[in-house]
Amino acid sequence: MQTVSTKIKKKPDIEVGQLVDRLMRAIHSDLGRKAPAFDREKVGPAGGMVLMVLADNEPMAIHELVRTIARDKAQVTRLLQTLGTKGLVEKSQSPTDGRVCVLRLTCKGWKTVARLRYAIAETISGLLEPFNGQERDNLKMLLKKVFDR
Amino acid sequence: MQTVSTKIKKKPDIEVGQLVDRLMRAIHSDLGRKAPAFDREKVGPAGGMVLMVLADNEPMAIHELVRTIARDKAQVTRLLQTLGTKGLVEKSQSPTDGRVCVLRLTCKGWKTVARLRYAIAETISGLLEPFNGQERDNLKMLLKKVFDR
DNA sequence: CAATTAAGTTGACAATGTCAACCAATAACA
DNA sequence: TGTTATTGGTTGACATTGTCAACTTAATTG
Repeated sequence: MQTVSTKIKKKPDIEVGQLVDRLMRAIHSDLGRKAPAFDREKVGPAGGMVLMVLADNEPMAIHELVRTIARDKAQVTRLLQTLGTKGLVEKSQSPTDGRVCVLRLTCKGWKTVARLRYAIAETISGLLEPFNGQERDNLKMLLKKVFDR
Repeated sequence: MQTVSTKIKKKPDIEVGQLVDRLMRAIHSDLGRKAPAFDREKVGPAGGMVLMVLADNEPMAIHELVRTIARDKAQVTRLLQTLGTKGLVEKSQSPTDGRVCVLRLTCKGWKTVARLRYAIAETISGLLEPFNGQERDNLKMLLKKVFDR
């Protein structure tokens, strides 16, 4: 077992990467299959991501949203337009900075988020079928650790 | 601790769903950010998914691929065309069934997969930064359990 | 040997994503 | 302060990707 002298950067663990990748693909495909059933508002994958990010970070300015989801701002503008006309998201001007738009989910938006979350939870539950309660808790604990910082 | 009488269907765990969702979004966004750096063959997200699925299941017929990634078969046909002309995937006819095309990664295809895997592993390593070795192993064990069945 | 069904391709079109130009509001700074 | 740069957001033109239906060929059914 040799280790690199200077620990500038850990070498990434390919195996865990592959495992997570497989998990993500499985979730992605399963959601794709049942999207017609749960995506009642027809927000699509990108719109769904916007809603989920807003649900986590609301209220949020457009440029923040753009940075966190790493998409073109033009696309985000238009996504927000359609989400707006569907009555899922509200834009308002920032009181402190005349340029920025502050985004908020509407009540209907929250309902949609709830539906999306349920769908996601369902497919994940399906995948975690072989887990017992202890393992499930374990996973939850680990995942929580990823985010509280 | 109450349990539901008839165990027809467990109710999905929304919380674990949200956690996995956040993880997936984080990975997705990070990969999007650095895609220009690692996607040398310009396969895009969908092409990447095809390559990764093939890497896991090769050799594979087109219709199997279509089913596992849950995309339109027309789109898959065209994805395979471009992956083919880039020299990443090879099609050959099945000896037993004259209709089906059997897919295989070329050597170049495998190299591309390796690059993609490395990129994914990198971003995941970044996210799992707060984990110690024990926790990392733990996660790996859990993920493995999802897939061996 | 018809009649179906399944695998894959093609064409026409809709939806998404991308790039550059643009306007308005703030920040920087002489 | 007045001028210039920068930032936030929108728009237009265009490229890429995704979707639906029609179609060809090969297998299956009966």
